[in-house]
Amino acid sequence: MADKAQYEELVRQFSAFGAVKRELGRILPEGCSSASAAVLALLSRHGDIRMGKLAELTAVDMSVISRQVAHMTVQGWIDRSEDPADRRSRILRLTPEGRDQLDELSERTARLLADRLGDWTDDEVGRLIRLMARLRASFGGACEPAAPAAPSAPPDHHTDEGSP
Amino acid sequence: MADKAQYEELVRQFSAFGAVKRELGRILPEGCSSASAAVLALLSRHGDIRMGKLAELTAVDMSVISRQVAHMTVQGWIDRSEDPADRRSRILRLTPEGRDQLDELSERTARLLADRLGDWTDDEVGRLIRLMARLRASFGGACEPAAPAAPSAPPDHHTDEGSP
DNA sequence: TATTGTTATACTCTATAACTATA
DNA sequence: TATAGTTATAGAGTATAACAATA
Repeated sequence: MADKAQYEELVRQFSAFGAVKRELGRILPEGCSSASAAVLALLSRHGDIRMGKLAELTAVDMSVISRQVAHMTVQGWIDRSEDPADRRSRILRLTPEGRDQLDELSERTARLLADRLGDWTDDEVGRLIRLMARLRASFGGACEPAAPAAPSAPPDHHTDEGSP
Repeated sequence: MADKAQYEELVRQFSAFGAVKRELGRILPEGCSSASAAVLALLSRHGDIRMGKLAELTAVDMSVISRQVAHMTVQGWIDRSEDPADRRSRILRLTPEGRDQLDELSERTARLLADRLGDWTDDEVGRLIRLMARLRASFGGACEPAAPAAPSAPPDHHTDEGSP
């Protein structure tokens, strides 16, 4: 268990992390915001999912996801079709164009990270990944299914610790 | 050196981290935004500094800091006085009220983190702190005084295992 | 002319609340 | 009535550009 000074330092790092996020945001392709990039990555990883699930994965209100997805649908990156089993719902799926966009995105971010993190070992990068994943989980992360009363059953169980 | 898949996973963690930031933001005292909290902490740590220096420390445009500081000055948390040596500049300093606010802030965040991170060892918290500090440094971090002219030790991969 | 800071404007991300349509 | 999603509105954070005062 950490002490108060350590927690203060941690929060300071959290604040400063915004600069990293902003720098990553600057290399995004035209028309693709940081939020769009996150949605593309999640759709690629989780396959066909509903709005509510996407909201849960991103830990934002569904209204936020709704607007985001609407925008990306107009851009042709997402196919938003009706769920035949429940006509209130929508099934989201990446279009080929969306996948192209994601590929371009991955290319650019990998290039930037390779430049900035060139002197990190892959073990160090892996440690940061695992610690951030655990941080998210500790904060009620929508990654591990807290399974409150989920009728749709405990969804995917992507092992976040897995090394590629 | 990490591979592309690992970088993608890292970026995914970066995106998901927003949820942690938002949850921390929800416990802030009334009238104290996340940005204000960061400025309070920096002023407390770095003493009397100028606008430009604060902009550098936060890695945002000076126009952003200018508005933020103006707001905090109205709230009575910052004393923004002229620099007698250069009348274009302003010297920023925490007021006693600002320090009170920072204390309240630290209290709340420490409480939340103690709750969420209760099962982390202080060594684990320390590792996360160090990795995030290094990440920031790798991204041209404006945290360490950045060695203006005489870098005693370039922002090397200091595996600073030392206690704060 | 260059630097320090301010102001105006626009854009992104987010949450709340009111709404529609299904269940 | 309850749930899935949409829309309207408001607020915070940020960047760019035009501006003022001073160096």
